[in-house]
Amino acid sequence: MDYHPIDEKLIDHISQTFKALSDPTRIKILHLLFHKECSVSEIAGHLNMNQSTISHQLKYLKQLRLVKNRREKTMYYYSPDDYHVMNLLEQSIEHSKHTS
Amino acid sequence: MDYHPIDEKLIDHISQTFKALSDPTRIKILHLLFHKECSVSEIAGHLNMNQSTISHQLKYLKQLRLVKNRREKTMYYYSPDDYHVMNLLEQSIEHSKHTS
DNA sequence: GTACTATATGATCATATGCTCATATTATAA
DNA sequence: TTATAATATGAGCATATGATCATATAGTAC
Repeated sequence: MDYHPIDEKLIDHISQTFKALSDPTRIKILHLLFHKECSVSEIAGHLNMNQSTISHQLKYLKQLRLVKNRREKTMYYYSPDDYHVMNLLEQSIEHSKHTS
Repeated sequence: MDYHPIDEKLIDHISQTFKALSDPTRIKILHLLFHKECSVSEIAGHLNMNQSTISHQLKYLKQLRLVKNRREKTMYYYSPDDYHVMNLLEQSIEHSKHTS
C-alpha cells in the first residue's frame, strides 16, 4: 500500500460528500430521514426551523443524490437515497456517542 | 432503533469532523500523511502548494487533534493522530475508487 | 554573535455558505 | 374558477472559508 496521489475528480467527489455532512442542519435532516420518511413541513417542525431553510437544504441534498422524494397530494415526502453516505453518518454518530 | 434528536454538542463535534474532511487540500494532506510522515516543506512539495497554505491547514488539523508533529532540527514532521477519522477518510477513498 | 533554513503567523481579499424574507409555483378542494 | 395548502425559489445579508503575501519566530551552522 504505497502512497499514490488521488485523482483530482475523486478528491472533489469525496470532499463534496463530506461537505454535505459538515453542516449541523443537514446532519439533523439526514438523521431524521434515516429513521422516518418525512414531508418538508414535518422536518421543519421536528427541527424547529423555517420551511424555506429546510427546502433549500433538501434541494442541496437532492442534487447530490443523498435524498429522494415522492409526491403525495401537495406534499413531498423525502427519504435517504445513498446507503453508503447514510451509513457513514450513522456510524459516526454512534461512534461519537460512545466516545465523547 | 427509534428516532431521537441528537445532542447539539454531538452534532457540532460530528459536523466539525466532517468539515475537516470537506476540503480538497486537507484531504490530500491527510492522505499523504496516512502513508508517510512528512515535514511541512515535503508536503508542500508533494502537493505543489505554498508552504504557508500547508502550514495554516496543518494548524487547523492539529487543533482538531487529527495530526500531531515532532521536531527534528529545524523541521516539523507531521503524522496522523486520529485513527477513527483516518479510517473514515481512507475507506471513503477506497469506496469512491471502486464506485465512480 | 551572524547568516541561513524551516516553519508559523497575521492581515487581506475574493469567494462560499447558510439563513431569512418575500414571492412564485403547483396541486388540491370547494 | 377561486381559495387554500405545501413546497420551491430568488435576492439579499452576515459570516465563514481558503489562499496568498509579507513578515515573524525559532533553531542550526558557522
